[in-house]
Amino acid sequence: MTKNEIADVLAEIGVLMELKGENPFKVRAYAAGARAIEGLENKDFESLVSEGKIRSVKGIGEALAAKIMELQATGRLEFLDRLKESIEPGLVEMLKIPGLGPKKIAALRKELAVTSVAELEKACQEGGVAGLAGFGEKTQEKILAGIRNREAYSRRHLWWSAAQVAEPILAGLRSIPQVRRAESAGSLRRGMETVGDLDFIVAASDVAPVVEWFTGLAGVTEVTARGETKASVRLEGGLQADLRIVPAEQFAFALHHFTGSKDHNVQMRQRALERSLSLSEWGLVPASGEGTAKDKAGRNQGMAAADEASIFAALGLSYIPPELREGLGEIEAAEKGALPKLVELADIRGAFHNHTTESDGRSTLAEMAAAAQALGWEYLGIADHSKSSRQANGLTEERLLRQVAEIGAVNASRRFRTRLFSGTECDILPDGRLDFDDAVLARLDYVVASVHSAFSQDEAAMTSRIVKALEHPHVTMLGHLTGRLLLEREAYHVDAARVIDAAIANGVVVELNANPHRLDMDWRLWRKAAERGLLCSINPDAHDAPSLGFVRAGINSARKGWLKREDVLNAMPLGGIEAWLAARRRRP
DNA sequence: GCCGTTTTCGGCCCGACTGTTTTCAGTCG
Repeated sequence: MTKNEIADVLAEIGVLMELKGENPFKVRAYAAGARAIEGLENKDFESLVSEGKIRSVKGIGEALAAKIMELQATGRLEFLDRLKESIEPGLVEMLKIPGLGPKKIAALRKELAVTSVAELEKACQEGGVAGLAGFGEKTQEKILAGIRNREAYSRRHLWWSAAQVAEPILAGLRSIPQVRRAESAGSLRRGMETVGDLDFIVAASDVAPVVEWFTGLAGVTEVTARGETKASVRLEGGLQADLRIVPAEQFAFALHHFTGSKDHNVQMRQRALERSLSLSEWGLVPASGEGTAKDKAGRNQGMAAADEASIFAALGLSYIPPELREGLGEIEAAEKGALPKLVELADIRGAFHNHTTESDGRSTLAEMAAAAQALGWEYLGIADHSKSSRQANGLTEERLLRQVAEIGAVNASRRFRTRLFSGTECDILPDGRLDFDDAVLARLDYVVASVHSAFSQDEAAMTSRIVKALEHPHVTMLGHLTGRLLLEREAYHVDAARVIDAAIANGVVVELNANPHRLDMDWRLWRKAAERGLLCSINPDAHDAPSLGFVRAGINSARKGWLKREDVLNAMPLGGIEAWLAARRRRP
């Protein structure tokens, strides 16, 4: 069993034990154990297990170690099998309904013999739930609504669409006179590829008008909480938005806390404790309450922090950008002052992999060039589909060569300040050959090679197919490594490590496809790959002029992957790119 | 169930909000 599969099993045990009403600390120990091994490198995990040293991992004790060993050796766990037998699977499903936790589910099971969502729905409709001790009419209604909207409520949302919703709300909050500061937090601020809900942190002199404005927003379908310091609303489409209002002196702490991630916060709090301090959304205070001044609310008087940088500094850390706060080594790096200077949107000088009306784009060559110029880009690469992508109106050799001539003419005309490059998004055929022959490819400035067919090949076939393409002398970069469509389509099976090795060995760039539906290659793979010398191209894969702006989503992922400006091909100025492409084409 | 150089037992983050209560349990983040 792999590391992640074993982590999933431990997490599942935690959930099942919670449903059984086990000691919550025991429950947490399983969840923490799962996270602890998820955070290990694959090969470190394997060697620790095989050497019987997995207990040396913080959070793994005797009981978890034994279970991990059993899973690793046999692929099964008797303990889990027995646990599963003792709990109806419907109860696990019920946990996803807002307002239902282990205690309430246990009561429903005990009093009404409800063991599935369907039975629960029926019990609510018959009014049986409202009569239970601790339940009432409102709870019953809320459960019914939760069941009805289960899918919409549990759905995650693309970062891009969540950002579209969040930005006007943030601007609106900032325009309220009583609001001194406002930021969005959560996974949106961390630039995660998908977002579960929106979080807004506000410092305000008066709470009421802010809550009033927020709960009255257009698009609010339901107000799920409204209090002195927070409010929650459900927006059209099921996205939930939480607002928290704090005094100005707590703003930085609240912002840090609600930006997360959970793992990052856990590590930060541990670090605080090692310094006899206690970090929370409220502040940074001495860990032992004795002899310390109290504030009005009776809490220990802590340090003031004008911004998040001061909080990090108080714990001996340099500022950690939100995108890095995933608990993946950023704190250790910040301690050593070894955090990278992350690439920024302003570093981008152009982009490769863009389509026009010549294949399946909706903007003409001239419109794309004008849009790139408006962005201040020094260059724009055009890479329309190749002939095998018939569904995308892929270009034949003749049409491609005509486009090369057209691009040459546009450049010669100096109509745009943005220099255009001729490329292709060339299909990697199922056997690893390219869709154009060498004579045609040689006429281009660059070649993006991508898989668009035979997605169901097994991992070995897919991997050698891609590796073969990377070994082709005319290939400049690899398009969307896995073909995934976030929240829509699974990745095809490919051995990313082998592909990365091959790209490095052949001096091929790998694309970070910045289309918000893709963000592929995944940010989790970039840090190591770039350390080993892999160069990244942040490609919007734009099919119309406005979509050049997708690079912003790509920058999020690049930053999450610890990439610096030097790691990104299209952060190079035009002169550098011309020289780089020329050198690339001269190689043997 | 995990952890530990003030501890091998007794902690483990905790405050806000809701809905049900009539002083609080459960859920959520």
